[in-house]
Amino acid sequence: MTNNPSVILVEDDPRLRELVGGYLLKQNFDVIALADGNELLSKVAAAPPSIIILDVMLPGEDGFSLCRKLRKSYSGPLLFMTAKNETVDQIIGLELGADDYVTKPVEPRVLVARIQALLRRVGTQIKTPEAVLQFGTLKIDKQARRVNLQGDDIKLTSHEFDLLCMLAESPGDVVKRDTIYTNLIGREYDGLDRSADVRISRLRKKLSDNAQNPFRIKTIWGKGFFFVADAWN
Amino acid sequence: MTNNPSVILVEDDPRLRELVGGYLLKQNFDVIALADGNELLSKVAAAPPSIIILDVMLPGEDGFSLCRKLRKSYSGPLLFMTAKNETVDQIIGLELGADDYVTKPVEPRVLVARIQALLRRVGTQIKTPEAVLQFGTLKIDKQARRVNLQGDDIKLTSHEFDLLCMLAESPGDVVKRDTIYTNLIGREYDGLDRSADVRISRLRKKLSDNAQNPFRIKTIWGKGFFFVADAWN
DNA sequence: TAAATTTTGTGAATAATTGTAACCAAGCGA
DNA sequence: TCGCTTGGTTACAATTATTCACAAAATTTA
Repeated sequence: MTNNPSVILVEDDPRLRELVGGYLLKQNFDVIALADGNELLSKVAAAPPSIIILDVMLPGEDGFSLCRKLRKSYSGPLLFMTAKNETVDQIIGLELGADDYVTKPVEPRVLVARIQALLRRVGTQIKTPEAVLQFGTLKIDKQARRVNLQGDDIKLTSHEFDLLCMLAESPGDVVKRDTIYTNLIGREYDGLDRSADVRISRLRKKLSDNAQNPFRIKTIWGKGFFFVADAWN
Repeated sequence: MTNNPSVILVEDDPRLRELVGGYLLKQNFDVIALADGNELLSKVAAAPPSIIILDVMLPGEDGFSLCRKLRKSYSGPLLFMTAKNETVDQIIGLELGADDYVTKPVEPRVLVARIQALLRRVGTQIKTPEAVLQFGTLKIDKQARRVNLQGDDIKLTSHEFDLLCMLAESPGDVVKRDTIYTNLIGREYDGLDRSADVRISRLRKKLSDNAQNPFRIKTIWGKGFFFVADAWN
């Protein structure tokens, strides 16, 4: 159960399949890559993906024919891949039911842009790989500003969330008080002010961490704080 | 200087000219609409458009003839509009120099799809304003000013709708109170006035969001508000 | 047009977040 | 160990946000 958007990719050229599939994986998609259309319908029936990418020229049944069949049970986004010299008019033809097409050879970034555009139309959001930080059961969704620990959502205040992000951004690195003051609190650290400490204290409490024997946010005496990536919860 | 793609539309039927021209305007094109071909060449010479849409049957000089003349000075995309019963083969005929055609009556969405396909071919980027924003089961139709959540229409007041749009327009960005006041309420924010908060509160209620643990509209303390794109409902 | 209804603004009560200062604990060096 | 410095926590104050009841304004209906 990943909650990532899913893609079914049908492409007979193994190299291209690998390339595109791999790139999509890196972009946080769940990928099912098929060499031909044989299993397509059953896969879609089993679990409708967020989007389908279909090569036009396929061994056996071609993309157009597959598309027509698909449309009886699948109404989500569908993207064609075509060689440059094939006519595109009939692809765009609405009776076929495709939403967009890209011409091969595909620039992966372009492909992802198109996919995003289509998913946006149906309201599926893609999280960039960096948008969610995960450390054991601690998940930090920077995009939605949500934090989840051991399956439970934790209610953090704005400042707490920003502080947590700053620490979790570079686990293992010491974040100096200076940095916290200039970047979060918005003034210089005068060596006396305790508000960074108070923030840390409050954050620790919400993460069920404790200052005496912290597993998540450690204090480096005289230096600052650092975030432990592989705490056991 | 808008940087939008530009269209020159030549169509003698005033109703159709209005309809198509208006639709293209809404899609963020700069539109020059002409009733006949008289001024076409000079307009093109003055500022070559991103695409030309040409009716075939025109008073005076017809579309074919215009196209031939055009091609001496204009090499961009050219799209014909023809009545259904006219032969199209000669239109596509390469010596004429058209790139595509649509048959009247035109479905505006089809027309835009064709235009996009042509512009894509020559590498012109268009950013069509999304008339419908969708985030999961939340649909915001800016054109019809309607909002639908989980299949049910939600009745928003006009202020609520505008506020929602402003937030949803840039999901993930913090919208400051200043911005809300200057753009929606129409006066400066004095730091005390609470009417933006009241609007937010009312909007949240209608979106079944709650301020204590909001999933859709988050508060950034001391800064403003923040629309979450991928809330799970 | 007036009445009814809906929408929006206003000020106050309430609640949540954050800062501050004080106090105590812990680390460090002599 | 003591004294000094630094870190942690707490209570309370200040700031900011939310909501409510009601008034005012706008809109719709009759």
